[in-house]
Amino acid sequence: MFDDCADSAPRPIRVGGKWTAMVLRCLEDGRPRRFTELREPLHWITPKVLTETLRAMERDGFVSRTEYDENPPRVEYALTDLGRSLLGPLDTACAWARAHGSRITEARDDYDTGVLGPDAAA
Amino acid sequence: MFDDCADSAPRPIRVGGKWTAMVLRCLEDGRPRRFTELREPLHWITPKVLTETLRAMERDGFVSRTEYDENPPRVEYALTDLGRSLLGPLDTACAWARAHGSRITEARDDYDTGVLGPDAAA
DNA sequence: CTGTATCCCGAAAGATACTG
DNA sequence: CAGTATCTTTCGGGATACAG
Repeated sequence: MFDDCADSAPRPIRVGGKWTAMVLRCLEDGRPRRFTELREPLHWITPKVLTETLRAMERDGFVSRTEYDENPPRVEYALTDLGRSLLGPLDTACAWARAHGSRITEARDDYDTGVLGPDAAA
Repeated sequence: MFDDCADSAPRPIRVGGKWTAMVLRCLEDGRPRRFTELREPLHWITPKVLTETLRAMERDGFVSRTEYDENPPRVEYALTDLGRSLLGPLDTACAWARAHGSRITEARDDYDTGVLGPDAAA
């Protein structure tokens, strides 16, 4: 998700994987979600990957995992305060993307046609 | 670096690799840098990786590459306006990290000792 | 329902050596 | 100086199948 402390420090520390930000979004309204409930908005991410994502977020203190001793089993995930505190930076990044994201696509198109040549007769 | 548009959209788009944010930091003062000049603050990143990083950033329109026809060769990299516009979100992320980053470490320690058990006699 | 257990793949990153 | 060329390793991510 983010690179932390990208000061001119020697080594970057990355926090969050491919799906972390979207899990944040899924939980931002405060309502706890069940495992399966999370899969749907995440484009039916495979259980293995969702488990990995949630475990990592739990380990980092971003989400809480509450297991209810019922049958069938029920487990609910929710954002912690720390997790919620990530929504600010996330919004900032999304705002940037909305404002300038299209320029990346344009820049790529320019670069690619420039490299291949406008008349790339491959 | 960032996941863009992490709305509850189906698929995340990632922009920037492991070193992107730090290259941004190296160039943020506006002074153009040469290839070798960038390697030092980046912990002597290998030329291959630096080339890949800079090429990707150039393609995305974040840095400009200026080649001077001299001998020995001289090439300078600098931030574009688009690249500079990333500094805002980056600062936000770094501010978050300074404010809450230590809580991640603590959460991890808690989680790990909790999982292994305080008396993990492996 | 909530996960594990395997297997697999491609991209990213790094080590090393060489070139214009 | 500013890269390129290989080779190797790592690892995140995903498909599929199975378990408590």
